Amino acid sequence: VMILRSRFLDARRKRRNFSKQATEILNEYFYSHLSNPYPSEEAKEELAKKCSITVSQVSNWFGNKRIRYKKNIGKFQEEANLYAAKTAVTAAH
Amino acid sequence: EEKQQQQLDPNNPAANWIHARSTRKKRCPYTKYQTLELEKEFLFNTYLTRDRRYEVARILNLTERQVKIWFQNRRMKMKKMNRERGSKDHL
DNA sequence: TTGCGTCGTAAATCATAGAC
DNA sequence: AGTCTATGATTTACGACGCA
Repeated sequence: VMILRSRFLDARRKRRNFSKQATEILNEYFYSHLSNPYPSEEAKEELAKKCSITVSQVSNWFGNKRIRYKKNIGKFQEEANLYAAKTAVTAAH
Repeated sequence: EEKQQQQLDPNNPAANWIHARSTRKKRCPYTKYQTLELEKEFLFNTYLTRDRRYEVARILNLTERQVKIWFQNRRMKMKKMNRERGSKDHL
């Protein structure tokens, strides 16, 4: 029990990068709502569920993404094109 | 440190979600001492009276506004911590 | 109309996981 | 193994809006 408890607490304390798949979902939302990348509370909850993270983590991610994107749009251009193409393809089906 | 304003209207990233409050005071991290004293005061009471706010501000060399906002932010932090404690405490 | 409350956020900064 | 940078989280500071 102590081992499980300590492992749980460690997992909570230590930051882990999100899974590739979670990042994928968040980026898809971000770039398909680039004109207004502010998900509603409901949208955040849905994203959180799909990504297996908390709503707070979704908020953090969007906060970081918005400011970092704005600070250097050029750096994210390739990524933006990638997700734009991807959503275009899925929309075509 | 130079704010390069992107010209990307052609590509239409439609980044009109630019706020950039120009008159905003730059964030200034508080010292260990200031934070510790604020935390002690918060432990005593999560809401400040006007007199306490004045005293705390004077002692820590912060403005009353900074102290007021620190307590507002601290209460939000407490709320968030409680929210996470509540939904995850099933050990 | 003053004034302090919450809520959501910007922006800077912190901490360190991970890439190299 | 050590240096960096990308990334998730936390810390200040407000604007918007509510209520007494």
